Parts: sequence; structure tokens; C-alpha cells
Amino acid sequence: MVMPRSALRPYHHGRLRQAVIEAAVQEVEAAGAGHLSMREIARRAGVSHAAPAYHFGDKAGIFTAIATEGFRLITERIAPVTGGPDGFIQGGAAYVGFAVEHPGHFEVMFRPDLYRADDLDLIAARDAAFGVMVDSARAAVAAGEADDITGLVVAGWSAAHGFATLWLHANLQDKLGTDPAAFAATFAGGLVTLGEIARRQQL
Amino acid sequence: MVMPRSALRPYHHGRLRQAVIEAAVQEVEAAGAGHLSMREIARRAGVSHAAPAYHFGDKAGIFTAIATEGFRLITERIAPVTGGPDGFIQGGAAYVGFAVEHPGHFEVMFRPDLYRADDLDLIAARDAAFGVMVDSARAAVAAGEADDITGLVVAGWSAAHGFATLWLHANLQDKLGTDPAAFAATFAGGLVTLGEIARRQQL
DNA sequence: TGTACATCAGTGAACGCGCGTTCACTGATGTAC
DNA sequence: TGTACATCAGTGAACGCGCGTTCACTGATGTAC
Repeated sequence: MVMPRSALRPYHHGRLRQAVIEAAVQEVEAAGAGHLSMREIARRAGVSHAAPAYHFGDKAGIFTAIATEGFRLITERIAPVTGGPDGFIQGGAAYVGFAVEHPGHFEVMFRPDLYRADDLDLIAARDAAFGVMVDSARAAVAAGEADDITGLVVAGWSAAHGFATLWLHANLQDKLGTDPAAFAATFAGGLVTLGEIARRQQL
Repeated sequence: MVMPRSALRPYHHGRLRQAVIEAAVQEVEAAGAGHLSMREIARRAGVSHAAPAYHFGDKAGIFTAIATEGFRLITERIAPVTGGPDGFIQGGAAYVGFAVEHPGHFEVMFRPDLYRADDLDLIAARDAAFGVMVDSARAAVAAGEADDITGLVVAGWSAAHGFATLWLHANLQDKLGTDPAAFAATFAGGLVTLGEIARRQQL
């Protein structure tokens, strides 16, 4: 597996597959998933326009690879912080952090119309990520019932996912400050208030 | 403003502008915002392919019209239910209801890269919708401080927006039941638990 | 170690297609007198 | 009420372009003997 470093581009790229994925992610971040074209990806990756098709078949193949990589990355990001007693909250913060730092992956992951949702690797990666969330919620409610766990997973996931997408798409940056710590406190306070309102409502 | 009802299509459509918007929304719901083409919209609307360009200039013009209409519709939907003491929760439910019933509008509204974000009508419609949310949050916290209101708006908006997008894009239907009332209770319980966890965290 | 051959990775020219845009035109409506 | 003309709403043919796909090919690597 020698990697030639000559001035001339070697005929065999060596890691073309990964280069295509990276170029596609950059392209999604720059122009959105809708404007993605195989030729533009190839141009950005510096390879012939037929190369992406050789490795991935078509656009859905590239999106499938991006989504799979995204679910693996978010699992790696979240799993380590869900250990402690405040693991569920930390996991939510890590979820948002991933979305902000990998907006291209994040956008593709939640647009299943773009990729092959029946791909086995993709399903395994997605289920693993989901499993981390459920385990963390289970630890947080401890002696709770199954219904509580489902509710907490969906509520927590919704809050984290909603904040991430609003931050990325709704110009939330203009309305909120740029200090993450200060904002996290405000957001946590809002969750407390929201919980109180929901409990009042339930009675 | 007579509307001719002859068997032959009249040369003047009469409401072509609205027909184009409706066709575009249907197309977004069927194929996603990324695959939208002016010719396909025209085909679906049953008009010549040059007609949409005549009224809207380009694709961004159509998306701008859809987003503006969407912000007006969601305001009409939410405003009436935010009056009572449980107005903020009802508003959130209405928000989700709008997203599920108008997925095409909803998708476009939160993809500002697709439309002209500096359009005056659009900004007015968006700000009006945002104003309803803020007023509702202010009423919910009653004697609270400005910081509380911001936190509650962002937390509540995130929860509603996140759930709506996950429902539309993450195959949440498979994991949760189809009974809205039963699920609303589970979700509300999750919000209560999440609030308790967040408060514990804050101490 | 050398040689022959199969396989793999990537190229680049060629194709047909749907797209957005332009433009001269047509059919209908509104308005001035 | 009638007529002439301007304006508006919408058409359809034509254009050039970038796209995805195909395919014969090339350069490099791996393997059998």
C-alpha cells in the first residue's frame, strides 16, 4: 500500500472513494444537497467525471455512503459522553455539536429520499446511533417504565434535532448570542420551563 | 372577474399564478425540493413551460412565494389556539399539525438557500409568525424575565420543529404508534422528564 | 527472480436528454374618445 | 354604444448547456507458474 508522492498525479488514485465522499460533503455544505451533480463532485475531487460512477454507481450511492459515515461519526461523538449521570443532556449537546460541525453529513442523514434506505451498512450504522440514544435515556429514567423511555427519547431527540436544524436553517444565529455556554444555560432554563408547562397541562 | 367554464381551456388562465404555486408545492411533496424543475411544474399545472417564468422570473421566485404563503398559513393556524392558559403547548401542537398537513410548504420555509430571503413580503410573513410564538411564550411565563422568554421560545420551538422534521424525515412513524392522542401524552411526559433532568443538571 | 496474464482502477470521448432562457407571436382584456 | 389602440397574459419553437450514462481504452497492480 505504497502511496506515491510524485509531482505527476499517479494513474491510480489510491483513495478515490474517500476523496469522492469528501468532495460530495463539501459540495453539499456549499450548495445544498439539491444541487449536487456527479460531474461537479468529480471536478472538486480532481478526478475524471466517470470515476464517481465507477465506485458508487449513481448519486444515491454517494448519498448512502455519506449518510452511513454520518451515523458512524455521530455515534462516535455521542457514545463517550453518555456515561455519567448527566449523560442524556451531554448527549444532546454532542448531537447539536455534531450537526454544527458536520452540516453536510447531517443534512444528508435525515433526507432518506436521497439515499438507499435499505442498504445494510446504513441500517446498521443508523440503528447503532439510535441504540446509544435509547440506552442513555434508559439510564436517565433509571427505574422508569418503557413508556417513559420512549417519551424521553422522542422529546430529547426532538429538542436536540430541532435546535440543530433551526440553527442551521432558520438564521437563529441572528437572534441568539454567539456564546455557546451562555446560550446553553438559557436553553436549559427553557427546557425546565417547558417541562413545568407540560406537567401543568397534564394534570 | 368572470371565470369562463368552457370545455376548451381559455387562453387566459385567470389564476395561473396560484395554480403554479399549487403545482410546485405538490411537486415538492412528491419529489422533494431538490428535484423541482420549472418545466415539470408547468406540466403539472397544465400550462406552457414558459408561463411560470413569466410570473415568477425563476425558481427562487416560486420558492419565495411558497415560503411566504407557508408563513402566513402557519400563523393563521397557530394564532387562534394560543389564547388560553395552555396556549403555548397548543401552539406547539398546531405547529406540528401544520408541518404534517403541509409538508411541501414546511420544507421550503426552512431552506432559505432556496428562496430570496430579502423579499419584503416574506420577511413580514416570517416575522409575524415568529411574533405569535414570542407572544405566546411571554403569556406562558407571565411574570418571567426576558431571558426566560427567549429560553422558552427556543426550547419550545426546537421541540416542535424537531419532532415535525423527524416525523417527516426519520421514519418515526415506524417506531411510534399511529394514535396521535396517545402519542401526545407520551411526548408531553417526555418533556416533563426532560425538564426535570435539565433542572437537576443546572443545580 | 522472471514472465505472462488476469484483474482492477481510472480515463476521456461520445451520446441523447431535459433543462432554463429567449423571443416573436397570439388571444383576450382594458381604456380613451 | 361603437371603435381603435394599448396593454396584459400566455404560447410554442428554438437555442445552447450541463447533465448522467455508456464504452472502448489505458495504466498499474496482483497472482500463477
